[in-house]
Amino acid sequence: MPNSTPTTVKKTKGQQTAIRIMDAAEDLFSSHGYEGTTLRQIASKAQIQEPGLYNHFSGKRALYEAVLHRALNPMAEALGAHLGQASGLRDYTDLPSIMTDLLLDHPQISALFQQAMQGESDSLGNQLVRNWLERLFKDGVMSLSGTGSLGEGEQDPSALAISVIAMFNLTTGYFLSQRAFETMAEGDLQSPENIARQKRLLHRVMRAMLIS
Amino acid sequence: MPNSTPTTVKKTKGQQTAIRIMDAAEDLFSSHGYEGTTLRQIASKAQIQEPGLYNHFSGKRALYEAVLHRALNPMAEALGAHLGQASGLRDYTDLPSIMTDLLLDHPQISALFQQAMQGESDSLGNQLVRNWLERLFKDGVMSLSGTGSLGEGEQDPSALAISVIAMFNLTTGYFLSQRAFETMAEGDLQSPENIARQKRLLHRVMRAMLIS
DNA sequence: CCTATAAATTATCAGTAATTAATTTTTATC
DNA sequence: GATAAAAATTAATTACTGATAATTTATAGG
Repeated sequence: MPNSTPTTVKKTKGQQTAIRIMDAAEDLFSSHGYEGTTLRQIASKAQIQEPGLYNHFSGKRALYEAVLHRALNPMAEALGAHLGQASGLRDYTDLPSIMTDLLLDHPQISALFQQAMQGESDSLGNQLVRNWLERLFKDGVMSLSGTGSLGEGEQDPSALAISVIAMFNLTTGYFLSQRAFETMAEGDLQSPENIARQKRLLHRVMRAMLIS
Repeated sequence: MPNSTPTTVKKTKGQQTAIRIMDAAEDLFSSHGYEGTTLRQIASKAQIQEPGLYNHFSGKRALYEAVLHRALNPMAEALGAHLGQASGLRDYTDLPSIMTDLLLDHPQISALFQQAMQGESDSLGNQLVRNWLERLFKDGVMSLSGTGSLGEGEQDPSALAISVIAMFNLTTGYFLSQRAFETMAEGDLQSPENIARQKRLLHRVMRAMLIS
């Protein structure tokens, strides 16, 4: 494993540990929340002793923020890029499907997103998510208003914001609803068939929202 | 204040304290979550000392469960009654609006519901919410399948469950999205104008979902 | 191989949270 | 007004959590 290509940078043992810690933390924060996750749990899952965490992160909060950054930024970029290229109505009705695919690759984002949004309003997690939403919304509105597909009611910022919120709740909420699903039907919400069903529903809903 | 009519039962001082405790707990659990809420906070908000909570509840968990029961049961009953009387398609497309009105009267339910759903799967809170959903779904399917308004795809339990999940995510998610809303527009999601907008959106979406 | 540094472990600390026990005060009922 | 019970307060306990300090071990680079 020689460090011969700049594209394949060999990570030090410490860097590998840091990644393990972040993976463990992401998993635990998403399932137990910030308050319900202890550093001992994270360390155990990362296979080190708890004080070892401080070699890589200055504290619990710093670790949480690193996890959030790592989780949310790739999605923000992917969605931003998609919005940047959007030119027709189809590109917008496809947005929830794109988002669904991204979340399918990384289902923990939904829980992290939700927790950060509902968390303490002065927390960096909350601010992070809000900044992200704001940027995305502005990008989306800028390019969407160029397509003439907004109905009269949707020109109103409040109505538009409510539509965007609905879209987010539909897409992220889907990945948080496995337990609810199990009370009603068999199977896994992340199976290809169910994902296809969700996408069909999203498509229909999105068109109902955009065209008035 | 004599106890002269059986319909106006005078509550003892202790019973009044218990109600104050539950009000405080509901407020704090919904905003901070179970783990992030301490008994000291609850006691302080209820204006007693913390060990006093044990005169009314056997522990933190018992208090949480009492809060959930009190919060969720009235809604379950109201929705169940509405479903019981449902006879036409309109009664179903109106369901999210009914639910919106109920949640508007008691916005903390959304957060409690979400937390309980995402909480530990063996917790009573989680089981409570799941039982509730299961019952509601069964009632809904029974009466909905008598109206002939289900599209072909919707006869499938999974597809139907996904629709129901979407409906729940739209309605409860709305009340959890004030912060998101503030990044995009001015105002309060619970204002009459915004509630009206949400209802219009729900109506459109519901019809898109039910009619294929 | 050597050595400085990074990273790990072990030990410890301070504060907090849920809970129990003891005591005091208040309430409700006769 | 008297009294038993309820409910409140005060005091204390136990376990846990995030974090710090000291020591040991592993790693990385020359």
